[in-house]
Amino acid sequence: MARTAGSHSDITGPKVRDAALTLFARHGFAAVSMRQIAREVGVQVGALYNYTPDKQTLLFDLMQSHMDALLEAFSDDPAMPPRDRLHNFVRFHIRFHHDRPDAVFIAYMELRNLTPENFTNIEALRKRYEDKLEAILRAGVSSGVFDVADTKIATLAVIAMLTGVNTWFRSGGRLSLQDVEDQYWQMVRKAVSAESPA
Amino acid sequence: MARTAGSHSDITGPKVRDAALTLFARHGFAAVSMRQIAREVGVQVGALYNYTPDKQTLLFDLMQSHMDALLEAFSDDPAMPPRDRLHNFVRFHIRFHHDRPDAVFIAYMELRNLTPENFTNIEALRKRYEDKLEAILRAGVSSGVFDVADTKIATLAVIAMLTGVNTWFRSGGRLSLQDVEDQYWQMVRKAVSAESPA
DNA sequence: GCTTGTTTTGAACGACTGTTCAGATAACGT
DNA sequence: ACGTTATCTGAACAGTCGTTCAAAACAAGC
Repeated sequence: MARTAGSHSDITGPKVRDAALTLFARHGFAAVSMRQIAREVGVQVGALYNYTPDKQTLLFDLMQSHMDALLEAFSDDPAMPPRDRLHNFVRFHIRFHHDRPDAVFIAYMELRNLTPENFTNIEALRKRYEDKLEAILRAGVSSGVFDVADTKIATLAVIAMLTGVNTWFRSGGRLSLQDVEDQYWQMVRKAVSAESPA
Repeated sequence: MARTAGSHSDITGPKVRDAALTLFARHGFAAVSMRQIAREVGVQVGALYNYTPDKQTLLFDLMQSHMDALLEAFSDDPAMPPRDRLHNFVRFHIRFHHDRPDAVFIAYMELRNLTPENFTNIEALRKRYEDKLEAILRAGVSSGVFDVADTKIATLAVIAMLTGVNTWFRSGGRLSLQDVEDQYWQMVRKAVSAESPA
């Protein structure tokens, strides 16, 4: 046997990425073998190497695609009031991350399995995303509607809090995604807002 | 050769746990081999099995010790004002986690490498810790000083935010741990506090 | 100094790892 | 219909994996 009926890279390629994403998220990069991925795709191990030069690159490509999609999907209008921009960010972050829990999980957990070069690359993308939030916070501080001692710290604090949603929330439970968005928005808004004088 | 001069379980035992903690944190449980741990300890692989029945149990014991120490170290006085209790929690959490970044990292990242039974066990300990914070928030909501829509969500949000400190803060940089504590306290305090009427 | 118990070695087990590649077969272009 | 290209198989490579265990060497108690 060799090439199989119906085989096509347009079909197998995405299958490989999907299988890798799911398995890496569930068991961790190091714990998943190329043979497991192949089995999930329905193919022999060797065939995977038509779609990635090696396992490390497969991981890196998944992370990079995720970060690219994240940066691509977020839109911000500097002309709007900082409060509205922050509200938009909070809603976007929760929704975007909720829609792709596996990719998010990998992007946060498998950084240490990247080669130093790949790590630097992904970190730069993450930094670009953080900078978008920090710009919003800075604008709010400038105009006096926000009050945070250090916008860099506040940025990291807000992102950590929002990303935490993914560790517990799944659709179909007691709360809707809208409820979650609303509650996190209230907390974020209050956390960074200037307090009215006593 | 066999038993080596100066060998003793009181010495080797802690060495095994320390080496495992460091290596698991740095490379991940699945990526670290028993032979790597043995090399770090300065011993042959077989000797490790005097200190753990298997690799999985070694991981579990590290996690359980960490969670036990966490629950043991935190003290709360229900008689105090909720605001002070929360302040105490925030400071404690940041400090305790800052002091043991490897154990924290493992406790959060390696949950998926636990057997179902071990996972359930660790999750129960984590839940007990979360409940301590939730009790504080509930007390504050009851007395009107706090205002959060759902204390369970607020609990998870605050913990995620605080634990996030560990991903970026290391002593010796631009900020002291005290600075970080102060800033996070301000954000947490504002996030859960009742707003003064307009 | 001798015995008992503790600790480690060194070798071995079968299974699994990521990766390569020649050969086989299907799909595609003409 | 036929040549070319794309895709996959199956086998192989040299290592590494977690774990076990008899035998050896040290420590501790008497």
